[in-house]
Amino acid sequence: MSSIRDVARLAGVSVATVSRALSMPEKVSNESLEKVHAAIAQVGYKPNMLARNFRSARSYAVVVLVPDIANPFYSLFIRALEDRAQQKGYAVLLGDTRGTPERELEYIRRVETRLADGIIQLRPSSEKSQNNIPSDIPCVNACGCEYTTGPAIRIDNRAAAKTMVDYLISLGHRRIGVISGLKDNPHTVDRLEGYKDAIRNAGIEYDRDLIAEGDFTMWSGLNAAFQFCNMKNRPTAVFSMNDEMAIGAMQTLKAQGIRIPDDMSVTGFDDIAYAKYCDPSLTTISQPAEEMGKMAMDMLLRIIEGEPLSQTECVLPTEFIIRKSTSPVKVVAQ
Amino acid sequence: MSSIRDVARLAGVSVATVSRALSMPEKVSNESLEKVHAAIAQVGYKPNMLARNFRSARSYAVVVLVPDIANPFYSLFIRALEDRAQQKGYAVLLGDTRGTPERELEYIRRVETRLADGIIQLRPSSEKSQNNIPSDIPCVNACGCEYTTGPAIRIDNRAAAKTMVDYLISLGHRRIGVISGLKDNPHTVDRLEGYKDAIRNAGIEYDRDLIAEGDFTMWSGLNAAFQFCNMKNRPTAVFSMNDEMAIGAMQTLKAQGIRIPDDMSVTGFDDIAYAKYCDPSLTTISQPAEEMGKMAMDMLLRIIEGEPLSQTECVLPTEFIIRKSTSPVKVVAQ
DNA sequence: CTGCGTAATGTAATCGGTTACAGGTAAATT
DNA sequence: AATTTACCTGTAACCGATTACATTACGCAG
Repeated sequence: MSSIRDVARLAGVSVATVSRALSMPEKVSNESLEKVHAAIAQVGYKPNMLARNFRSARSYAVVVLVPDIANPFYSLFIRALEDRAQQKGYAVLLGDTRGTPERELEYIRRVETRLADGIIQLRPSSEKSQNNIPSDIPCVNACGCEYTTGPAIRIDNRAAAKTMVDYLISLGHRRIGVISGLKDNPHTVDRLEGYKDAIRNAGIEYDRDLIAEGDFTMWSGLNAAFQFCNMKNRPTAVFSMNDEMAIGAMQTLKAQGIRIPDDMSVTGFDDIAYAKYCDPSLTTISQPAEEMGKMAMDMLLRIIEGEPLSQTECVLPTEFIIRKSTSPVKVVAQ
Repeated sequence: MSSIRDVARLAGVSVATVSRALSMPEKVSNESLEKVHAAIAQVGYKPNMLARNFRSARSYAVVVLVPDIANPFYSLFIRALEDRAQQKGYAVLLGDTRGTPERELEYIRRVETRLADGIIQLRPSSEKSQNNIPSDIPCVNACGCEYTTGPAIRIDNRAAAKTMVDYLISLGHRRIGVISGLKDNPHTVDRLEGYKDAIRNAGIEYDRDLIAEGDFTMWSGLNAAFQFCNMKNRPTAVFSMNDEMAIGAMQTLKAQGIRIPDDMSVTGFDDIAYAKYCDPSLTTISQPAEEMGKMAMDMLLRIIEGEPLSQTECVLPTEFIIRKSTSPVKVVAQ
């Protein structure tokens, strides 16, 4: 309730002196400093940041656009983002878009009306799947893909997927099913390329029937797996494009009496906390979410504060983690 | 970049008319309205919400204090909170405290300096485990306990726990282990009371050795379960105070060759998405997180806007969900 | 003693909206 | 015709900080 003027009056100095005492104390005499601090303590003064932000035309907040916060993969990101933002004195405005462009626009408007200084985009985007973010607003894609435009932090999805499928091939698998995300999702596109790279290398023909489309939820993985159960010529391994779908798929497969990994190997992607604790534990690709979040936030704040960027895209390494859900193919079949 | 004065000049009206055209168009003639809208379109005017908020001494943002956003139980809450806030024109400032009071204070300061209008507290609190939030700042506990002070939305943890343990007893279990949260956590206290209520009713003596302390993480559940494996007189059922610890515990038990539910029944609490998909699927208590989040946000906004509260505490019903992790005790023992 | 540099402080403008208050005009009432 | 009323509009104060610029005091060199 008390303003800087109340403090000034009580301390017997001017408002300018109070302001300086707080933001550049070295410019103020010790005598004044003491009087000011005493007055502040006496009236319980708390600076009104709304006024400060208004004056400086900055909100010191950034929007984090996330398709679904309940997705465990995104929560790791968000935690890292929030951590870094907090360190640098910025607040994180949570923008759960639920995958709809309308909500995304709502948050973009927040930046245009000065309620936020920039955007971290967690939805992957490429030229095709446009993000409707005007080019003049600071934005970093923390979860980019091969063809993401603008500043981005990403992993090499294609290479990581290839690594995984190469591994399955090295275990003797030749019929390898895929549980993909939605067809036009850039992650799906990149990872599918990696899959194709691997099988082409191994001289395996691409079979469209081996691709089951999901949407990165556990439920969709559970459903997608049925496609493989009922096949006459069942795949011996399944490459799922994320862990949640893999876990859902394992549920279906086990329920159908298919043993994992003995009858079928299953792999995931992301290495969410759960991948280690499901049964069997999941062979997967670990993304450095912590690191990616920090770098994305650093990059965004640098753009906001007008500092030059050393690089506009950053590709971080992934880790390939072998657990219990994969095994060599059984040679004695049927 | 363009301000309301630019628009006024171009439209040939006063700034007051422009302001009114935007916030109370019914008070402005059609002629003026048209001129104003034309001018707005021409210069691409976007109101500066920082100025508006500054003037109205409101930030239209609320802090959501969450111990750990990566905890799947909290993410459900947050999604509901964000949803409702967005509907009402408020932003959600994410406050991941990582369980530390320092970070909590940091966010409380945000409210004191006007960067947020109120707080949703997800950490349960009671008189004993104080939340250091000054009483003059609007705050609602969205995840309260029996002795939570101040406005709160909660479930009846004690009764829910009793229901669960009653069920285990009805299946013939007499030695029922507990995996609890940290001892002084209010949820732990409430749920332990429920456990005690149930066994007392059934004439079972309370055995301190049957209580293994965890901290609500999967990892802690995994460790706590060892306590039961090595017991001479093993419990036939384990009541875990949340799903994550239950899932961790099942991992340990299965690794030790203990079959679930044949050799030991395991139950959880919360009904996170994963509870349905783990192996075996988990018998648990479902909290209406969606509903609780919405109600908590509504209550907070009502307090912020100075409307009267019909009630200061709201206890919502839980749902008891029986799945595959529980079964009648085997009478032919050893 | 004058002039100049430095340090500390104060005065007042400023940011971009909102809104109290004061006109001004035209229709309705007396 | 005079007065009231309703409606629309404009002027300017205001919110609480920051900060450019002016002012004052003081020490020191010339």
